[in-house]
Amino acid sequence: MPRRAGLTAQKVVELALSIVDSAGLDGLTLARVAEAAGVATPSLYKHVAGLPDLRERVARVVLAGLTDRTREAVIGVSGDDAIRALMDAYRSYLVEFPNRAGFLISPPPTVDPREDLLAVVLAVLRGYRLEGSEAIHAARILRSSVHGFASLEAAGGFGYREDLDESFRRLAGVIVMGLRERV
Amino acid sequence: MPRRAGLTAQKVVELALSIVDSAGLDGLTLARVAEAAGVATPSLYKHVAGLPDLRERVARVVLAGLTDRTREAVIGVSGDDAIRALMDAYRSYLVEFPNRAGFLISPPPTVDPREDLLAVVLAVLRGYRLEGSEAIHAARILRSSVHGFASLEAAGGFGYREDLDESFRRLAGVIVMGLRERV
DNA sequence: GGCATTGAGCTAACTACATTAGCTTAATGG
DNA sequence: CCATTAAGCTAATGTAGTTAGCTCAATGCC
Repeated sequence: MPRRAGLTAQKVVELALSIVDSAGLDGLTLARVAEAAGVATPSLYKHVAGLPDLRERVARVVLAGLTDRTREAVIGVSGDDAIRALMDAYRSYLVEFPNRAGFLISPPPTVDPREDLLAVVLAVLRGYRLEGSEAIHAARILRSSVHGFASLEAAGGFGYREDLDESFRRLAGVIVMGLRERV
Repeated sequence: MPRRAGLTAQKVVELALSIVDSAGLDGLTLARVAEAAGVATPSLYKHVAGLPDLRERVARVVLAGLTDRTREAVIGVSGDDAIRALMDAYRSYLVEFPNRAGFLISPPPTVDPREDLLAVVLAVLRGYRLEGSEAIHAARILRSSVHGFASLEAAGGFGYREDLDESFRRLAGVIVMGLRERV
């Protein structure tokens, strides 16, 4: 085993993320990250400031990943289809990485990385001629509903797994109609 | 200080709940509950099986409280007003007790206490002539959207506090319309 | 090439917490 | 009045986060 493991903050965060995916939110401990990195626990402090800091870094990566996926999903799509694409992207991210849901509702960190996701949503809403405060309300409606569905699904919060796709399709339909009709 | 503190499982859970309300989800520790009860930590094991058990008990109380409030909110109300009342009740519970939000998406315990809340929702939906699988989809739409909004709000997930009432009013409007129009 | 500086990693030690084992004793009921 | 039960205790163990301070490998400068 080499004296220098060549760790970086980024590698630590990547390891943390894979631990979250396999062991859940509560499974993320510095001890486990250190073990995965082949390093003693206190050594991690050379790269991150502690567990809260690591959590915040992981949260940023998660949010960035979701934002990227969402951004790509709406390329070349507009109107109702863009709304559906947005919602599908958000949900599918949490279906793929259910343990990451907890990082999407964290207390506001120093600099808010949610702005980027909001920007994508607002861009789509502009296709509905929704702007300014109207667009903010619409974005909240959109985010609330899709976040609610996806995080309940990720946590196993729905009784039955059956027909979840159909439920989600209907939810998207309701939202699309609501936004179109300017409720 | 009397030799017997006269603790019961119920009192332990009540103390735990008030700690959650004041110190947050992560602030709930056996050590803190014991201190509040005027008892040594291991003594709690005479009443609850451990921290996971205590959490589950707290989750049940939270869900029961929400269910009660929701049930009362829809007494003597029907149709669109009932939907709005339902949504308002859910949200206002989390506005009042934001730290309890985390207990509303827990992995399914042994016996599922969410059935009661679902029953209330389904009763309201019957006022829309929504039954069977249609009602299940509608209930999920309702719960997803209100839970998403309320838990994002509770976690400070929205950038600005201003206009949250208006945003929620619009969300309710969208959902009511969607359910009415059978999307 | 030698040497000073830097910083990555280490061990040791401390804290907080959950949990288990086993003791003590107050309350209760026959 | 005594036997039983159970509520509370102390002691001890294990895990985790964190801090302090040491060591030495890598780097760059002379």
